[in-house]
Amino acid sequence: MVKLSERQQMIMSFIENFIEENDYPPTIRDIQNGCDISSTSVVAYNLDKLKEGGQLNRHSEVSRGLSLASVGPNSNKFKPTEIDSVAVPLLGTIAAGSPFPMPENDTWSDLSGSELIDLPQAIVGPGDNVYALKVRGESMIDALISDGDLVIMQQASSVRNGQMAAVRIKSDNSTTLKNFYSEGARTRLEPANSQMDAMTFPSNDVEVLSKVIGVWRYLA
Amino acid sequence: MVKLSERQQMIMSFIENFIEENDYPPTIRDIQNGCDISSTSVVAYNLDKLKEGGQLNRHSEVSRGLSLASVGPNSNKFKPTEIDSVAVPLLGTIAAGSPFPMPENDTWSDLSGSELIDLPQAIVGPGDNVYALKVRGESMIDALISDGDLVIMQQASSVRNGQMAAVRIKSDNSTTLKNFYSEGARTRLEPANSQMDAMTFPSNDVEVLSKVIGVWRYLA
DNA sequence: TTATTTTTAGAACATTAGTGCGGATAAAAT
DNA sequence: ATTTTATCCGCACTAATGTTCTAAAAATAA
Repeated sequence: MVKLSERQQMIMSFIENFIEENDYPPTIRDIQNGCDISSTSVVAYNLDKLKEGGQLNRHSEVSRGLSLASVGPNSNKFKPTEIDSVAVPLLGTIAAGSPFPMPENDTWSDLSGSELIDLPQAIVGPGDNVYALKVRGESMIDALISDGDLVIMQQASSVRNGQMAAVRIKSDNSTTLKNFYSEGARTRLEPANSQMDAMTFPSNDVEVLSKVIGVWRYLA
Repeated sequence: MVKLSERQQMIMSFIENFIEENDYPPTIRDIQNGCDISSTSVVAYNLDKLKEGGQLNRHSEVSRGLSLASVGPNSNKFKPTEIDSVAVPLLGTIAAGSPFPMPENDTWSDLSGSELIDLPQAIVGPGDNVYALKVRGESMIDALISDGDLVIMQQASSVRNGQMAAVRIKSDNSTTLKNFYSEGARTRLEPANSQMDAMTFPSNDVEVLSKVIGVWRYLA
């Protein structure tokens, strides 16, 4: 592929962002201003180059007749297919200090109030007693979970060693997400971020509420 | 929902076809001719109605500033157990020090070798130039990404400020995932984990490879 | 029917927006 | 250094394209 000049890269970026923001492509003059170019003809010149290079589709005499060439000679549009999914209830948010939202046994029958999230069945599994929580704040950062993340959980009263789970420390009535290791009389709770220290508690002081199936972080 | 007049229906389908064929929306006069309407003002009139009704997005004073309102009451017509999904190619792994796997332009045409992952379209979006990478090792831990995570990326040569992106530092030929902030001549790269320090580089030393759409961590 | 609202017409108008051209600059090749 | 080639500038030109205004026709309501 031909190397793009700095200006051409800037133009490409500008176009991408512009479309993202406005839902329609920019005019030559939009690009001119957005990229601090002194003449429309320079923009036109570079657009032609970009078209030749195949980065861009351009239709002459058509205003805003630009479109990004879906990279590659043959556009790469994956055809949407349908897959099985599981509707998972979003039961609430978790934040530092706040009580941990947990579905009661009889709550499962009435989830009408809560928002549902569709997740691929391949990811969620059978989907029994699965629910989602949205993380508010950075209190889970030592579990590599940050603000806005969606945590997918499955109700369980015990988990394998090494599994991440929502656990309650009875003695101080706090709840966190930690990796769980049973060591007989004591239970070790380890942050997912292994650079941080683990803590151990008497096993009967630790209650497993749910295991963490997955974490989804949506950034776009 | 308001019932559409015959003319409005014709306009809607004309717009749909036009976009399909030309890759860009029609002008008012295109619609006028295509639907045998005697005046541009009639088209404008009906476009406004369609906008009010929510069938259409329209941006005034913008040529070809039309777009179909894809979201609406009829976007929910799938049964709860089936959703649209997009098959995203898993192009490889990222690990500390290893070269960053990037789809070449001509690679998109031959993805037969790579594994495909189904993700909900609601999450991935249109799905153009989207791919996934599996993280090997803990080198991305300051981006809150750990071993085994699946990073969903979209090829892009620029990103908004604050967006997480795969960027290459040209001077030392390294690639990392960082939050991107353009500050004019310099570019600041900030770890997602705000407890860690940011670094700044000359803007022309930083190249955006892809933006990070999402992170999926599967733990079960 | 009459009154009222909606829709259509026509045409001029006002921007918006792509193009072309002579010449200045800068980068590369000879 | 000199020629060649690739870019950039400014500006004018014009085609492309959305808007508006008035009036008439059509559809609806009273």
